[in-house]
Amino acid sequence: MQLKSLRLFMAVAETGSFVTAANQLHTVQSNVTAHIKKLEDELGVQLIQRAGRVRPTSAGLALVEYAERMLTAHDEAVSLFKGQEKACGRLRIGAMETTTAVRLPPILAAYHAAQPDVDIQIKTGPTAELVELLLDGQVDCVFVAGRLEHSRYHLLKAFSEQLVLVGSTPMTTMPSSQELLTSAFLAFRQGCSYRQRIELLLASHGVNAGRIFEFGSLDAMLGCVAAGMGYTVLPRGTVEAHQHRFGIHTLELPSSIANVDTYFAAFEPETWTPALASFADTLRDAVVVDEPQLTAS
Amino acid sequence: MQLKSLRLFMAVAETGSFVTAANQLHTVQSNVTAHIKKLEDELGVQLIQRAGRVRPTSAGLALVEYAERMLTAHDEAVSLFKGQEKACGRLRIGAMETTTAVRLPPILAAYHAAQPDVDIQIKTGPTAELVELLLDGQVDCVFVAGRLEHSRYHLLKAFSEQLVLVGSTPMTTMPSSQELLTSAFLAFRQGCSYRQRIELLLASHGVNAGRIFEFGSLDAMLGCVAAGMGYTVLPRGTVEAHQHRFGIHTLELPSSIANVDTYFAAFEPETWTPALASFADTLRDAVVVDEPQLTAS
DNA sequence: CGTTACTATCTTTTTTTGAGATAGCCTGAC
DNA sequence: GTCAGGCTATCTCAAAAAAAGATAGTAACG
Repeated sequence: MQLKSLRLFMAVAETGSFVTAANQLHTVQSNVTAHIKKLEDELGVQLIQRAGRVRPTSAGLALVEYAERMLTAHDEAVSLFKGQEKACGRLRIGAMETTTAVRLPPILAAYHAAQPDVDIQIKTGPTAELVELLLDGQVDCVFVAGRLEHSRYHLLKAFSEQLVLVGSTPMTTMPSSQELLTSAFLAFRQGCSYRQRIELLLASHGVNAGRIFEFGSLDAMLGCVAAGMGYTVLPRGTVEAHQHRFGIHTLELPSSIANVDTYFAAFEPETWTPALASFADTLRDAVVVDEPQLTAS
Repeated sequence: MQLKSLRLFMAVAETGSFVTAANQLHTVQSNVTAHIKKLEDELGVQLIQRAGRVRPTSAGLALVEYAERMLTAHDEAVSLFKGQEKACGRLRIGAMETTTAVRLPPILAAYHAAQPDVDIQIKTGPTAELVELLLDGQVDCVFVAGRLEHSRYHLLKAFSEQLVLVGSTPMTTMPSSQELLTSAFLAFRQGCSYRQRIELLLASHGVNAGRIFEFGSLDAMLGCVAAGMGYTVLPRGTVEAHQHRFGIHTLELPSSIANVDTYFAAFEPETWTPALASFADTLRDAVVVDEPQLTAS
C-alpha cells in the first residue's frame, strides 16, 4: 500500500471521477485505474463502485477514515521539515541552572515570538549531565560551560560569564587560607563545571577542597550563602539578578579562574529540525547584540 | 515518502543498525541505506546519525512520532480487511421499525458474540428511505420489504412475514366496508411498504384509502390502535411481541395481501468489508434455522 | 439512435527498486 | 599501535513497477 495510491483513492472518492482525480494529482487516468486496482487487489475488496456513478463502496468508505489518518500524518510530517517560514513541532533545550535563570529567558521570549508554533521544553542540569542528555537524544541542543571535546558537534560561543566569589559579608580581598579552610563551599550537584572552578580556586590558595555541599537549585544555594553557611562561585550576572533578594556580597576573582564561556552545542546543522535551526538563528542574533556590551563592561 | 521507507527507518531507529533492520524486514542493507537516504533527501534533513553509534538525530526523533501514526493507521487499515478470524471496524445496518424490533435482536446478538470488535450502528426507516441510505453509502446493508429492482444488489430472503389486521377489539371477520370507511388507518411515515398493503387491503374491499395517519414509531402506533384510534396492518410476529403490552387484537388477512418477504440487501459481496461479510454469514445461518419453523407454523 | 464522456485494457517507455559485490571506516581487542 | 571484525556507502546489473499514450468498450444524455 502506497501513500500515492491512497491520495489517488481519496481524490476519486471525493470527486467521483477517475479523470478528475488524475488531473488533480497531475497524472493520467490509466494510472488512477491501476493504483486503485492495486489497492483493491491488496485488500481483496472492491473499493470503488464503477457501475453507474463512481463512488466508494462500503469497504471504500471504511478505508477513507484510515487513509485520512495516514495522509494527515504524512502532511504534518512534511510540513515539519518543509513548512515555509513558520517552524512547528518541538524544541528540547538542555541548560545549566544559571543559564536557564538569567540568560535564556530573553532568548526564549524572542524565539517564541518568532516561532509561536514550537513547543519548548527545558531540562536543567550540570554540564556533564547535559552532555549525556544530548548524546542520548533526549534534548536537541544544550548550553554548557566550556567547549565540548567531541568533534562532531556544532559549537557556538553563546555567553561569556565572569565568575565571582559569593559570600554573606562584604569582601574587598580574598578570604584568608584559614578562612577558606574552615568555610564550607556550596555548589551544584556532581557534574557542574562551576564546581571545578571552586576546586581550582581553593587549590590556588593552597587549600584542599574539603567541605563542598551540593545543591539542586540556585535559590536554595543562594539562600544558604546569605545565611552564612559558606561561599560559592557563580556567574556575576546570575548573582546580580538575585542580589536584591538575598543579602549576599561578591568578590572578583582572577580572570584565569573567573572567565567561563557558555557554549551552545548541538549536532551538525544537517540534523537539525527547522525549529532547532530557527533557534540557532535567534541565538546568533542575540549573541551578536550582547557581545559588545560584554566586552565593553 | 513511502510507507516502506518509514518502516525501514523505524527499524533502524529502534535497532540502531542498518543490517539488523534489513534482516527484520527481509531485505538487504544497501536497500536500507538507499531508502533512508531518499527520505533524508526528500525532507532535507539528516535523520540517522551514522558516525559512531547509529541513532536517530533530533530530526529523526521528530519524524518517528509521525511515522508511528502513519504506520499504525496503515496496520489498522490492513487488519480491517485482512485480519484473520475476527472482523473489526464498523457495520451500519438499515432496517424497518418492525424488523428492528422483532427480527434483528437475536441476529445482532449472535453477530456480536461472533464479532465483538465490530461497532454496530442501526438506522431505522421505511423501505424507500432505506434504499436511499444504501445507495447513498450511509449504510452497508438494509432489510427491506420486497425485492429491490436494481440488478446490482445482492439479495437474500431474510424473513417471511404474515401481515395481520390490528385493531382494538376482537375480530373474527373482516370489518365491514362501512366500518373501514369510517375508521382511521395508522401507518409508518411515507415510504413504508406496509402502507401499500393497507391501501391494497382497502381497495380490495372497495374502499378508498382516505384517512391514513402517519407515525414514526411502532410503540406510538400500537398505543393509538389500542386506544381505539383505528386499525393498522403489521407483521404477526411484531404484534405478538407487543401484544402483552397493549390491548390489541388481530385478524388474519388473505395470503395475497398478508405475505410479505423481508430481504437483506447490499451491494455485491466483492464490495463488502469483512464485518459485513461476517454479518451476511450470521444472517444466512439464522435464516436456515428459522425457515423450517416459519413453514411449519 | 447517435453523441459524448468515462473507465478498462493494452503497449511502450521510463523510472524505480532490489540484490549482490566491493570499498572504506569505525570499533574493540590484543 | 596494529589488526581483525563488523558496519555502512557506493556502484552495478537485473528485475519490477510506474507513467503515459492509444484504443476499445460502455453507460448516460439528448
